[in-house]
Amino acid sequence: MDMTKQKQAKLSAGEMELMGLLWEHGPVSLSEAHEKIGRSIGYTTMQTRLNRLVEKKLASSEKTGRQPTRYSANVEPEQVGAGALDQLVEKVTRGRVLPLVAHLVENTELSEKELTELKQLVKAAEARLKTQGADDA
Amino acid sequence: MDMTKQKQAKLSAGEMELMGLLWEHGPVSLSEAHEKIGRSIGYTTMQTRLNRLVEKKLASSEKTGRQPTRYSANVEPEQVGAGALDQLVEKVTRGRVLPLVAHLVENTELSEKELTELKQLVKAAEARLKTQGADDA
DNA sequence: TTGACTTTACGACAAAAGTCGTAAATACTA
DNA sequence: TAGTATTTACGACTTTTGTCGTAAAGTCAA
Repeated sequence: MDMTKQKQAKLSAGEMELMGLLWEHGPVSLSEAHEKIGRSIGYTTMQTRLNRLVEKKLASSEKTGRQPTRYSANVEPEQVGAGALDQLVEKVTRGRVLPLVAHLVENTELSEKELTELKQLVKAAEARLKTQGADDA
Repeated sequence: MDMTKQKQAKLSAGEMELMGLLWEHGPVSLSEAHEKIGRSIGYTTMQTRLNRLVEKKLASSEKTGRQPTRYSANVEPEQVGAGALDQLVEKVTRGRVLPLVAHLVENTELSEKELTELKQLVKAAEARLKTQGADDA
């Protein structure tokens, strides 16, 4: 499963905090990032952390004309999410996925639309199970 | 949602690696842990890391008679999983749960039993949505 | 042009995490 | 009991992260 596994970037909690910011508010300048972070940290702290993200190729910086440098994410949320999730599945629930799905579904108020989508996913999974169980073993 | 949120322990990837080991193989001695870790790290490295886990109250050590000290997890996988998961939901998908659930469901071969269970969860969620949408707003 | 404000460059420091080496303390066996 | 093997105690070093301060460089309006 998941034949299309890319790089599977693996970030620390703090790195994820910044990536989250970059994902949400597109390319941002240092000062913008500093504002949007939502908690009190030094200006140069943000500077350092952002630059380290760039060093690691997790983000990229681009200088346009006389405007301040803008930073943007270099990896997709999906990649990071998938990586973190897979690690969780492996380490925390020893490969069992349902406990995590259950936690997610139980502790969230999914909309009608989302529930419909989820049912679709379940249906697809069932189909997969059938057609596959036949020629697999 | 999730009124019963406990301590919400927050571990690094490395700490999670060890906790995973402790969860899987009950209380283990240092040498056992060193064997089971599955990759090559120094014996005393394991020693240090295990002891640090104890310092942080994430694990506890117990000496019984003349047997070597045994280490065991002090927090449940659920607590850690929930914490990590919530962080993922917040930072990576900006609060949206479905993308993560979808990843989990799509990239895993859920058993028939698990699928049934999942459908049950969906049903419960739908019920919740209805009875709640009425007196909520 | 110059003074004020903004943006960058650098370097420092501390805490957390990962990795070990050495050697003292215990336990076990011949 | 001696010698050997296992288990513990400690301390050290490195890397990664988070946090800043200081000051140089760049931008702009008066």
